[in-house]
Amino acid sequence: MLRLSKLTDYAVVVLVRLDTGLEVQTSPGIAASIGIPEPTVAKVLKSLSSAGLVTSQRGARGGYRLARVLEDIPVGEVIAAMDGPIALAACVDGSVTECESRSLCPVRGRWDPVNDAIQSALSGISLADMREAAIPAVFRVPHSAVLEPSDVSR
Amino acid sequence: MLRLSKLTDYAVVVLVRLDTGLEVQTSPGIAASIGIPEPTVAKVLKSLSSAGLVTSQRGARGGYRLARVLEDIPVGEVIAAMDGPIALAACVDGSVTECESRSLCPVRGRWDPVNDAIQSALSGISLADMREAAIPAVFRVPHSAVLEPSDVSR
DNA sequence: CCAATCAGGACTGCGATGGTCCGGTTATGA
DNA sequence: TCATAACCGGACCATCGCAGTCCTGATTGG
Ligand code: FES
Ligand code: FES
Repeated sequence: MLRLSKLTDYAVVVLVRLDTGLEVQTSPGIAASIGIPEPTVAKVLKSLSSAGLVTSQRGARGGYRLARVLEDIPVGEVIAAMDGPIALAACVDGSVTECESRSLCPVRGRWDPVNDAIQSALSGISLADMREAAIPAVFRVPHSAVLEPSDVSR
Repeated sequence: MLRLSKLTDYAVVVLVRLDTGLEVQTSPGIAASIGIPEPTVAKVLKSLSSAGLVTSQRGARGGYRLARVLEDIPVGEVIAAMDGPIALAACVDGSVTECESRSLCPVRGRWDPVNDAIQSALSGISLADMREAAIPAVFRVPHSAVLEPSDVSR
């Protein structure tokens, strides 16, 4: 299903929500504003913080703030922060899974090109793009048609 | 981790292995040649068969055969056959997950562009590409040096 | 000193995945 | 005709990762 984890979905929501003019926002505040349980939001924010996507301010009147503007955060980086490095198959890089029959295996570790393709696809879309997309289409200027509608089908 | 299921990995191995001049190959035979337990290979082949990627011949001297040449099988199709349709987030298309706070959610169902990007990246790589990469460099005529031998190692 | 907030774990329940197995059906060929 | 080889379509169970919660510190502001 190529499904990414729910936490990653939350992370995008949280990051987009953080993009306001406010100085810092607290974890309970964000949780309330997007309707996700507070402990879960806190967990997401902690992960994002250690990944360097948000900066934190401890103590009373503390909170979180975006480390960069949304335009500079590719969605692939968010996924990597939440789900770990993107590695489709077991035999890509330093994964410890031995793949016992490596000598017989006709594809060996050759998911790499696929991996790279996804990687670059994910690097080309920023969180700002996802935020923009959420705005009803009438409000958007069609600045760039990056994707062909033709092969979007199937 | 964006990890795809192990069964999908096997599927690619099996499909590439099916690409020989032989008429049909049996499930036990394939299992033996790639060193994966037979029942598992059988399961994979059944899925591939119902997805129309391989054709089957029942009865004694039966077996499986590729429905198309490897060049015409994009890797995305294999993934879809094994793991179901590619849908990154919960709120993409007709998934039943309600996403209760949809009115508040700042990204709404907007994983769609990301989804499409991955989709098209996965459609651009065929199984033939993966097979080529797997053959040891010495055996390949350098008709096209698509891959550096350096990173074949690992 | 006290309150608010983040940090970093441990912990648990659930669901999907992987792997196996079994009874049934179809085709070959002796 | 009959035995055999292979696929078909399930059911079945163990395991593992994920989602979600909670608890104990550390840090800052009032
Ligand atoms: S699946 Fe790991 S080496 Fe082939
Ligand atoms: S996460 Fe589903 S609508 Fe926002």
